[in-house]
Amino acid sequence: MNTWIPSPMAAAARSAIKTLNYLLADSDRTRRRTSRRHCTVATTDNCENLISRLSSIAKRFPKPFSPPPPPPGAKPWRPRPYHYHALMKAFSRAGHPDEVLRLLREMKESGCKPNLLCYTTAIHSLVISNRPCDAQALFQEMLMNGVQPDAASFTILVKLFPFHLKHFDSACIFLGCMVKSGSNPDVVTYSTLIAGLCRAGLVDDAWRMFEKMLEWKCTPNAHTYTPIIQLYCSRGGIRLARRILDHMHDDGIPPDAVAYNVFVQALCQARKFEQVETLLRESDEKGWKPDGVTYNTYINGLCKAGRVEAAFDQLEAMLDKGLHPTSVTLSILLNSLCKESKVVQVMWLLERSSLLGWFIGTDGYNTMMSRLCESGQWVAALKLFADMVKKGVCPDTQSFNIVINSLCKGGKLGIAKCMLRSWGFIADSVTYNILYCAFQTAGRIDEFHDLFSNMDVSLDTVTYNIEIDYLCRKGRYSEAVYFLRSLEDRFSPVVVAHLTHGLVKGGKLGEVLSLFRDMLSRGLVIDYCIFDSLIRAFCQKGSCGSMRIYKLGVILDIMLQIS
DNA sequence: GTAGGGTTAG
Repeated sequence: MNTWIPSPMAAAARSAIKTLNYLLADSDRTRRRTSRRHCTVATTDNCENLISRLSSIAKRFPKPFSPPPPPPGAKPWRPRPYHYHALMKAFSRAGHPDEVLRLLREMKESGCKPNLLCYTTAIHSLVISNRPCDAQALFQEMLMNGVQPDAASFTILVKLFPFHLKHFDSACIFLGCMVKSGSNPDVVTYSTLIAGLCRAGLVDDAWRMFEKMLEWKCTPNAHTYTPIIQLYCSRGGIRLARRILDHMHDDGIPPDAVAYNVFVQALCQARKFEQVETLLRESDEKGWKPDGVTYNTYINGLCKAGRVEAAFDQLEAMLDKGLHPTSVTLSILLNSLCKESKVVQVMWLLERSSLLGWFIGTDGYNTMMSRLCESGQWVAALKLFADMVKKGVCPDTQSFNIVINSLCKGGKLGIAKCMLRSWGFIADSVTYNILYCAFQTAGRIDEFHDLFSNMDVSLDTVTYNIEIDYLCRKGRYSEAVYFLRSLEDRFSPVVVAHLTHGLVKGGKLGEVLSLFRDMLSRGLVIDYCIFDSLIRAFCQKGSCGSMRIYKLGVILDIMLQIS
């Protein structure tokens, strides 16, 4: 069997090996020091004897191999907290929070007390893996174990704001807790808080936090302003965003490429390409350097507006500036060409890719296969997959998912099952969701559960939405509500939005009201995406009768906390 | 031998 490792796994392995090398080198140094102290000089004769003895003893080693005991008097090597921390960081960066938690458990069991860094890294890995409840529990455990948090560990918790604490008041209470425990919030803490408030759409709260920051004599930087610019841009407030950029210059905090990239994205969405040109032309004067992301954003904007030729001009401009196109650039261009069915140009790009110094890799193939699959050309997508393997381009989990999706679309569930079991492929939540939908539609749920019974796949909000859709479609509304309440992150806005949409379609307004009242009584804010979803559901249902509109008004009043 | 923040495609 091939032991193919998908690229994210390979990155994780590389990262862990890098860290392991340090551990091995350290253990090597300890071994050399002890051997210098305890070993006598070996002659050729007794060397042969030793080798012969070792080989006979080795046969008796239990499997897996256990290291021999250290020479008498030598201190056994034990990993220190910073060794564990290095490994935990590697696993966290590779997106494996469970491995991080396993290491933390191992530390405690071996009597090595986790320090602040270890706890901080473990909490961070849970936060970035969207496990807010586990993160908060671990923070509590850290406090219980007498480990005092500092500004960095508090700041990590701030990322939970989009999940739980979407109030300015809560943010202030949080800052109060920090100060009380002896760690003053710094520019990173304030910037993260502002980003959280902006993500929740609370621009006024974000500005109030900004003022609070100034009151505390904390100087903002480009990180502080960027989420506010982003929020204005997402609401079409291009003028306001530009005023902030100008203000930053006046205030001696010149915007960097990231801040300008957010603005370029907004200009592209508004199709104000002349303004993007001016911005790029004046970049030297304004003291910023457009980077790969700037050009990718611009090229993407031009492609979406159907100006593929202009996009290729920008590709040349990018090369002129010494910026190397990345897999993202290629993905944008291929995506656009596939959408426009410009097969000749796709071939042109494929043929010249090596001349441009590009390698059409997994991302490029994935983009093309996705487009083909979306446009119903699933056989062509499968052919492309075969071509990819033939050319020695290593498929990743996404490639397999596209192929499995193509097979499902073509009704080939049996072959899709074989793909799942082949090539050492490791399924992820996307694979699970694709097959769950397909088997659900085919009425073969039991077969699906058998298929995944031995696989460890972490489910995501898409999976929950599929389950909720299924229950609502079958008219099992109470079960759908019960399912939501059984989830760890039970009031995730995206899932609540999905359920309320299903409930409105089914006329179950009482259930919607009860859910909102419960959320509000827990101090949660009803996210704008729930508003969007509800309004869409009422519109789709054609609820224009006066009684229904009245009920909608009641629901909106509760959501806005008017009544 | 050390943790924390803002951007682009699909």
